[in-house]
Amino acid sequence: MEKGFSPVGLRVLVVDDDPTWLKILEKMLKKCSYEVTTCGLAREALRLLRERKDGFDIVISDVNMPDMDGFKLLEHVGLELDLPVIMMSVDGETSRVMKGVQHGACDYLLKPIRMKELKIIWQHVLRKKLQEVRDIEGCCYDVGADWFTQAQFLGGGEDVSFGKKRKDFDFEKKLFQDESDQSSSSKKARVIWSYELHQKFVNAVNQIGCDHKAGPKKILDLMNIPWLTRENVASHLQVKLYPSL
DNA sequence: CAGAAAATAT
DNA sequence: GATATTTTCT
Repeated sequence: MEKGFSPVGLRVLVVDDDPTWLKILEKMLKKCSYEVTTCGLAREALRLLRERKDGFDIVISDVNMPDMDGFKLLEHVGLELDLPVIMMSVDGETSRVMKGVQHGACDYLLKPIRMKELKIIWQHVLRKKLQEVRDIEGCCYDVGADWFTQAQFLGGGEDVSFGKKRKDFDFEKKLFQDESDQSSSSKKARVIWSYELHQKFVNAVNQIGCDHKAGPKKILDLMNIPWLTRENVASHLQVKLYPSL
C-alpha cells in the first residue's frame, strides 16, 4: 500500500469545452493544492493522456463536449490507462448519470461544482489504489448478473405501479443497447448554442455580407470552430432564418 | 451542398 | 409539453 499517499500535488486533468468552467475549475483545484492541467477538447485530453502515460492521477471531464462524447473519453481512459474518472454535467438526468457510472465513472458531479466536492476527489485515487492491491492479493468477486435485476428495479423506481411490464421491458432493452451497441461509438453530442457561439455565427453571416449567399459551408468556415459540423450550422441557420416555420 | 421536414433529445 | 438540435430525405 502507498505509505505516504498525499492529496497534495495530485495531478488532475480537467476536460471541458467551456473555457469559463475550465478556468473556474482550474482555480478551485489549485486552491486544493492539486497540480492542474486543463484542456478544452476531448481529443486533446486523450492525446495528453497517451503522451504522458502515468502523468496524471485523475481525470475530471464534462459529459457533453462537441468534439467527442464524454462517455467515449471515459471509456478510453478507463480502458487504456485505468485512471479514476469523474464525470460532470449541468443536469442530473438519471439516464446519463447512470450511463456514466455504468461506463466506469468513479463519481458524477453536478455543476455548479463546489470546493467541498473537489477537496475530496483524491479519495477516488486512493480508493482505486487500494482496490488494485486487493485485486492483486486475489480476492474473488462474484460477478453475478444482479445488475439486471437492479436495473429493472431502478427503472421502475420512478413509477411504482403494476401493469406496465411493457414499458419496463423497453427500458431494459434500451439499457442493453447502451451496453452493447454504441459502447464504443457514442452518439453525436448535441451542440449547445451559447450566446458566444451564436455571436460567432452572426458574425460570420455578416462577414459574408448581403450580396453573397450565406450557405452553411461558408458560415462554418468563417466561424472557424474545429468541432462544429456543417449540419450543426445548417440546422441553426434554418431555425434562425425561418423562426416561424 | 442547400433546404425542408421529420425525428429526437432536453 | 414545448423547445432545441439532429437526422433524413428531396
